[in-house]
Amino acid sequence: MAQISLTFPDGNARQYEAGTTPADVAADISSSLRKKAISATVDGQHWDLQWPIDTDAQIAINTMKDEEPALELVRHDLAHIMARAVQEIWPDTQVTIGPVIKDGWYYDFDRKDPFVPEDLALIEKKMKEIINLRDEVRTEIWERPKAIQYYKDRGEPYKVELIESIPGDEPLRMYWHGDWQDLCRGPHLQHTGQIAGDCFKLMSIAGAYWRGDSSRPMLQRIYGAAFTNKEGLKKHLHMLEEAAKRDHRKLGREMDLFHMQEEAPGQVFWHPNGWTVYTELQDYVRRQQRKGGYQEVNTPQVVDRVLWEKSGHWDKYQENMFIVEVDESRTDDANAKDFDERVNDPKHTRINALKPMNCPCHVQIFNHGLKSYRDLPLRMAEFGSCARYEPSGALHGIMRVRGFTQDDGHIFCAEDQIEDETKVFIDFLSAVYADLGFHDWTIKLSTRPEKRIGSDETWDMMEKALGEACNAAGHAFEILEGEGAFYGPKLEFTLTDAIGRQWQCGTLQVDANLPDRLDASYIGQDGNKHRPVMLHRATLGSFERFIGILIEEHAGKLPFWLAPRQVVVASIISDADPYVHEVVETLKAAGVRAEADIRNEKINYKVREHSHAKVPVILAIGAREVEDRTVNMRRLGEKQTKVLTLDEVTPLLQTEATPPDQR
RNA sequence: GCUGCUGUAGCUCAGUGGUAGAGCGCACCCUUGGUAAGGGUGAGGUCGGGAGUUCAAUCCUCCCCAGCAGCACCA
Repeated sequence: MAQISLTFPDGNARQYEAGTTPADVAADISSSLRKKAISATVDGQHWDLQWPIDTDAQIAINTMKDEEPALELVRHDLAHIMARAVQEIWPDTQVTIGPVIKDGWYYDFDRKDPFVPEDLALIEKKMKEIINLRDEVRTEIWERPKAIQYYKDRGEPYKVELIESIPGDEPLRMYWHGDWQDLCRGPHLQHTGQIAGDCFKLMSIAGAYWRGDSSRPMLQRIYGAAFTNKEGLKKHLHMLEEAAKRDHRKLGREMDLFHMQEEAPGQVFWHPNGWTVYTELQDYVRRQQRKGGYQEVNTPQVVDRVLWEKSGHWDKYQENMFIVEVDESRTDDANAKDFDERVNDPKHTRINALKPMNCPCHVQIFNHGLKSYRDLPLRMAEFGSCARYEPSGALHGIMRVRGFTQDDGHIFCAEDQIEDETKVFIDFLSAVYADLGFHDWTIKLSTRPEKRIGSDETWDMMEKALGEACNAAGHAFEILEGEGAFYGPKLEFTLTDAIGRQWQCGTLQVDANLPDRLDASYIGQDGNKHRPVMLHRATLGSFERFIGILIEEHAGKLPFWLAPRQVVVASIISDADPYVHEVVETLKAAGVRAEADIRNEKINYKVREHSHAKVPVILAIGAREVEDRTVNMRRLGEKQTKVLTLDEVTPLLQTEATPPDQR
């Protein structure tokens, strides 16, 4: 409750007593008059007003309400206001649905002409006008037939379909502000003026399928971001800028880590710097897997379709496979035939596929020679290069690619070993993530989907084993009902990065299907053949994706042991060159990736360039350092430097260059 | 794959119906400089690919390819 006064250009003022609410003010003067107010005083605080009403004053007025509108309501009503604005500007537009999402809202429209970026400013302006109308939000309760007829009369089939899909037969809530209405169950603000005029921003236009179904029409979606006040919005926009700076595609170029090009869409050309990170990471995982009792293997890239038919991939996954057709007879008539014909003609053509996953190949190794129960659990690992023909729209930098290498592994075990093996894996993954600097991660357990194979008893057993393993490892887990694969439940390990984004990396899937299809077996204690269960597991997921995550997590400033160029030794004068080389050689001998920069450039220039390239340590060498056999060390992101003797700096950097598991 | 947008020098980007420009980077020269840009000179482009319209296309139209945002997909 507050005391408000508004001042007008003619010098007149209106005073409102303590206890006035914004609704009172709104009721007292017309919106057109209110817009003319040039200043307002709220509880003794003076605000100059501009049209539309200045944010701070707007907020001050809004906060006089009995309670601050919840952010959820603000976003929700903004969706309606945007829909109204769009329809007022383009009356031939149909509104469909517009929910609140993280950071804001979106609304899907059906309209012939595409929205263009300039339209957003237009819509935003119209929205602010609507807000300033301070229209009361009303809800009317309509019987379904009335609502359906209403939308039919207006030629809005989307709303009709929406109503028809709402279960039950209760009456519907119709949302109104001014003459504009929408179908909505609420809840809502009291009036549109409760929203601060610049707490929101329209962000982008995109396509989206009606009801998320790719067989239905594509609508135009407009995204908005909204917060309770201007500050919140500003913070959000700043966060987006920061995220853009971390983009691994940008940093990958700047740090000369990799590139991609048209001729190999979705595949990575690793440059020396990037490959250094890659191999360093791979060496690390290899050491961990050896410690963890895995046997590393390697399997073929190009495998005859016969194996994929047996594994079931040919049927279920063919669209995502790179098919390699080899015409073994090389005759013209083979070339003349169409694909289906050639596939079925064993005389001429051999159809292979690049492996999209390693599991069938690992079963081949398991199957080679008789296995005993004594061999179980058998842990097999491969840095498996896979190729998947991902839809073009799914590709994203090195995060989602068509050619990648998994840190893949399969554990062949008996059913009663699932729980133990899962627990061991969770511990393994936990240690690896910790070494790589990720401490914030969660487990999700995906359970039986509707379409599945195997008995309910088996599913009960598998799901229980995974859950118990999480408990035993001391990790909470979230259950994703019905999200499991058709052949078994799975655990997903999702880590959160420095700016709060989540990445699913590790996985563990129980599979009783593939061993069956590929006839894997072992001889049990009883002398009979038994079917092993397979646990598919990956820790990083793929190197490509994980390196992308590492780059974004650290904004390019990789941990020292992973940094491709760890130390640059930079000369200040050319007389220092021999000593620069001596320092570089000393560090190299200690296992540090050091290089000399004796170019004829100023130290400022060198510092700037190597800082941009995210080199963690620069050692500057001038006359003093040569004289004293010291180095002047500057760490990335720090202004101050430190003088150390060569004898001091060498072991220091040697330690930092050592992978975390070897210190 | 779908909707929309984009594609000009290694990078970031201007620009025009009469076959192109900047900054950075690169090369060479001068400069030996103490912690995020010293100065000069120069090289470098089939204007994503193909077809069409036109006297003439990097620019207009169509098709393809790739990238970006989102959706769908991620047995």
